[in-house]
Amino acid sequence: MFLYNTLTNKKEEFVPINDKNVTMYVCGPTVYDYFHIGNARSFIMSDILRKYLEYKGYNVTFAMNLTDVDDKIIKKANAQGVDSNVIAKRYSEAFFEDIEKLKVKKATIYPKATEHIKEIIDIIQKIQDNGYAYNIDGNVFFDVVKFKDYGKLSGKNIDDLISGARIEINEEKTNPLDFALWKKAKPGEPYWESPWGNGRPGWHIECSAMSTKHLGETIDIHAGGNDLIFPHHENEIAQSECANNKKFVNYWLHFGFLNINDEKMSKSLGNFFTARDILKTYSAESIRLLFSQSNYGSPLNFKSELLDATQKGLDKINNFIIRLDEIILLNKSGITPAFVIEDYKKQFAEAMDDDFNTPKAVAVIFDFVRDANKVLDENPAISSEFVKEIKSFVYNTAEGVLGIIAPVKEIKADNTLTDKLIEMLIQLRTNAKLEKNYKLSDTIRLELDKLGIVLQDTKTGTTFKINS
RNA sequence: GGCGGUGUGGCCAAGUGGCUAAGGCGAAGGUCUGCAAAACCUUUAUUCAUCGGUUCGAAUCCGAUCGCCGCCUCCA
Repeated sequence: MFLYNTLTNKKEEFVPINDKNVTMYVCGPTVYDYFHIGNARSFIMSDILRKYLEYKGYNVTFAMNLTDVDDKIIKKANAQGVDSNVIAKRYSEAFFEDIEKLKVKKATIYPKATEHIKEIIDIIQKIQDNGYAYNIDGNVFFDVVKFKDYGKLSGKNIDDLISGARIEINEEKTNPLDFALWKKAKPGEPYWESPWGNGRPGWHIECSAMSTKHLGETIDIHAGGNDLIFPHHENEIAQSECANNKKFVNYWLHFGFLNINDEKMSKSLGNFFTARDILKTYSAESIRLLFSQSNYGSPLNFKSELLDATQKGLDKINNFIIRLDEIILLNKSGITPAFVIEDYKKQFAEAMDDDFNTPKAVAVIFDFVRDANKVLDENPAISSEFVKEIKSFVYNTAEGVLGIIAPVKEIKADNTLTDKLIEMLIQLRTNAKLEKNYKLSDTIRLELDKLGIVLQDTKTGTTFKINS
């Protein structure tokens, strides 16, 4: 498997440190609000990567942090006159609800900054002991110029950064690029005790501390949004490598930004969409298929028309699944056609192995569905066992890795009374058709359709499905 | 200004040196059907922003031009 590594700007063969065990860290949310559709891309794409690694037989330890102490949280808490952990708790819970709706598999661990203050203090201490940090009156800063590799991820050099620095010069720092590891407590802010006095962690340090604690000093994969490359990930490298004297991450992956109607998403432009809102109109599968149909690293211009189009593609796969289920239900024996599922399996893996090429992988699935449909058309007597194999391929890939198969619509109603009533109506319609009373038969079909019950005439009789 | 990315059919999008330029949506026609639905088939880019170059051969490499985007501000 090859991955595009931001650190080297090259596609590199993925070789885990520890054989079949992979460690993976993805920057999670700052829990001060519902996450938006752009965040959702990171969560979904890292989920797909993780699931694919597992599909390939790797044992993945996947950590995603929750930043639960931060300026934005504090600001919101003060505005609402509540404690900052009330805000953090509220939006952490919302985060878990939303990722579940998006069919994102739970990470192995979701470490929280506030539960790792000890580890954070320890790692700051190490950085300071190693000579890369300085303390000014209870604020501890990382001394950027001391770390010779600073800028290696983002391709920046320190001199350019200094001359281009637009941030107001903080009198306390010796260099404007230096960033806070530990912030001295201000009135009205949460704080913890530390060797430097009461304060709270800087934003970057938690990832270094928690990644080291849960995954080790060097990890396989670290991913996040494109905008985190600088300064966040650059700073993580500086912190971790200066604390541990070891390479921090072997493979850096970055997800492209998502624009809305060609504009950057922002609250002021009024084009800010939370995942929660979008899920009210569109299914998780639509969102996941849309993201899968473009390269994870490229920018994606998000429009509702794209989700509409995606939904149609999804229907094609879902109808196929329903068709398979119907055949399996009949449990017939029959021929095993010359249809080599293994070929598609190989193509799917080839696509995914090539830097996680989900658009190509999706194309393989659509090819498979088309070809398998053709096989089913041409072979009315097909063995149910073989159909199960077909289904198993689609499930392992389209659902198991990509998560794009909707919960199967009911072939039969869950309520036997409803079931029987529908069967009666179908029988009436069939009789009407035989009598060429098409006016009646069409009325029955259309009225049922209004109720979300879709009839389909097949060679073996009329079937129905119920749309939720 | 510095760094990086990108420009492929009506829309989205894969392909980064050589078989007929994937796939999805849309559109047109067809098979099946009383009609639908579903499914399948056919058609829909002699062409890959533009101009030049390298090469037996380029969407793919190089140069220039134009366009768009991101980062350099604790935004995923």
